[in-house]
Amino acid sequence: MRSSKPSVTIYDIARVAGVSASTVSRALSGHLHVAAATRESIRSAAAALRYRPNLMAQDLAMGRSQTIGLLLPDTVSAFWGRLVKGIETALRETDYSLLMASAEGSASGHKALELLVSHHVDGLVVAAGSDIPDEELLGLDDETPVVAVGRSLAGREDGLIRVGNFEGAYQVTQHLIALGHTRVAHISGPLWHVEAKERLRGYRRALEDAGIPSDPHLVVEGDFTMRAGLIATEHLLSAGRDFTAVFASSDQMALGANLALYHRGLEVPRDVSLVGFDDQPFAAYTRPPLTTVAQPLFEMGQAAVRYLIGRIRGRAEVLPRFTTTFCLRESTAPRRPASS
Amino acid sequence: MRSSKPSVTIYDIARVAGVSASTVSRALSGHLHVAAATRESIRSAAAALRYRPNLMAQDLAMGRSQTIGLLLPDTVSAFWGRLVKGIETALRETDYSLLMASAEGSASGHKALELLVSHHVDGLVVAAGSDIPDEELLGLDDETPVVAVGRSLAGREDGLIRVGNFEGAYQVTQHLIALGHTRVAHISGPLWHVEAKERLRGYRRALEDAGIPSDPHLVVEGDFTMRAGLIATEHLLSAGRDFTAVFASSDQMALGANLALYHRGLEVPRDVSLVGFDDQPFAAYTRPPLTTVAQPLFEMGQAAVRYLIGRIRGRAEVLPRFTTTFCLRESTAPRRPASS
DNA sequence: TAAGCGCTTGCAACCGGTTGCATACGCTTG
DNA sequence: CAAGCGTATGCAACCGGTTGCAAGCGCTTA
Repeated sequence: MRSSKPSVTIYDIARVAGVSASTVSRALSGHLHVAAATRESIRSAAAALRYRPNLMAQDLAMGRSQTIGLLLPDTVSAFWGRLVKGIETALRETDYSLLMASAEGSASGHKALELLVSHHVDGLVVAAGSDIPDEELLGLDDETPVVAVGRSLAGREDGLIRVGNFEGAYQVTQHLIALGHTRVAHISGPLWHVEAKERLRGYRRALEDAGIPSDPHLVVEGDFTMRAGLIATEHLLSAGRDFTAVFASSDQMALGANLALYHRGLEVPRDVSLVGFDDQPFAAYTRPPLTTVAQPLFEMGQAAVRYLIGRIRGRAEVLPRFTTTFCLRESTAPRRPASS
Repeated sequence: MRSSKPSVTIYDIARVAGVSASTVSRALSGHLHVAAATRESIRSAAAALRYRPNLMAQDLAMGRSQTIGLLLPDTVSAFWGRLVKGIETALRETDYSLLMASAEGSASGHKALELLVSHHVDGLVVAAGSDIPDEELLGLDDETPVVAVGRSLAGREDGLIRVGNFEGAYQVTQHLIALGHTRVAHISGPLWHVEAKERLRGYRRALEDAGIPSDPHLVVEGDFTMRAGLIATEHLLSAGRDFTAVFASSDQMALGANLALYHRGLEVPRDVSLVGFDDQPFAAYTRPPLTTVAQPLFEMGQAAVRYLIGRIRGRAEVLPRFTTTFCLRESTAPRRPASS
């Protein structure tokens, strides 16, 4: 409301310290060849005036923004929290900062991407963003390094963060089989989703390797949401499918499944064993605590940043392949002798 | 890796269209007094060259950034999701974009705030950010409008988004009382937190108004996390406190409480009634679905944006006062005749 | 037919920094 | 004592836009 621009510039500092603006710039940015005395008087003048560099001007002059962008698929859903945290943690050690945009908030991913690009981010992390074709991202990559997580990036696989979705799903299915379950239902993620497909593949392979014929009726497609888990399970139940265990492709869907079972009077794990995927924070606090597969989202976020910073500095980086870890909790139990 | 700057400028367009850069600028920004024919040829040249305005340059020239900042307390915890969504939705109708920073990611809120300020955000939403003193935010407010949610902002209460925490807590406690519960435990949020204090006050007042003496042993301080809910409840149980209902000051804590009760063999709501606060997405999917109090986070986010945009345009805005709504689900039941 | 007007357009300054080049200075060295 | 060198600083151009001012143009009007 008041005067809208008291902002202090290097020229103000220059005047106070009795030097030129370029000297101020050099002194502040730590350049060589500035006399210690001058530097000190500039520093103190800057402090006295509460100077804050104008990042816009800096970016414009230097050509790049000291910012990395993060494109999220939906509005900051709980799922991505740990990834973001990893990114922020890694970024804290650099002098880059984070600009986030979410695809859902912007009609479609395109507008969000546009925003990030217009802000001249020096690097970009794309989490899912399924409606943005690979080529669009690849076109970008000539100028700006990109790393993708949870999506494809054909032709630039080195910028792809991968997790052992197949192995995780295989392992958790195997666990259920080892407990004696032979009728294992699977609620998958959307099948256009690469990771959902991998998990389904892991599930199928585990059954196959154990010599258990897989029943297509036991696989229902969901979309990772709690609601989808609920509906899929209700569907399985009301269709009279015979199963003693459920493997949901996300913890959210497992939560929905749990509720459907509860409403049907079925106890987990007494009557039905239940496993999820992701190990979201709440998984340890459901009733009963959920056996699931953890993705190292935090480390993935860190790795994404390291990769980008490396590429920005012109190095050729290679991303590690991440592995999942099995989290045994209380939602699985041996199959009951007489399954109803 | 390749040539790092193919970026197209208005000068490139000017050359192609055979006009000067200033005309390009005017044509593109929709200014008056540009001949229709000229405008068209500029538009098509811009499209052909895949021109994207350099926001840095624009911001610098125009003095402000067309960006509003959002300061989040911790890393994108699930809680703030709906607020962010509301903000993004409201923003979508404007030509502002969103810059998010989280306090946790940046050692302390100060660095995050600094980032936002340096980016010259035109407006700022501060969610919590407890370690930043009111004055620091107020000092800013001379230049940049600020709106706070879930924290104090002494001396500038008009920029504060308030919810009826007291009323919500009162109502939910009253509900438990109406079901016959007289021994109602409360797991509060951290007591330096304004909203946590309000909820505690609502709880106390409801008991008082019903003529039920409040027992200080039944109030345990938590910090809104699931873990805190678990620990607080275990503490109540092992201390042998006599209670038939629990009011947790957040859904997360209610989840923790639910688990503690489960491990103790207590059924919700048969043995103990349980209510939460916030109505987070998962609340409808817990076992049993959680009775709670919903905060209109989405609307709050929208209102925050409208307020800021108004203030940016120089209008004096006034924020509505938000009310909570009671969500009755399955975690509460009448007190059993013979409470153990 | 000349003055006057409004619409288009270009010139140039500016936003707040960075940086190559040139200058001025003080010192060492032959 | 002059040439030579390195260090400290200033000048001015530049990053990519925006915008006030003035000039050029075609047209109307007296």
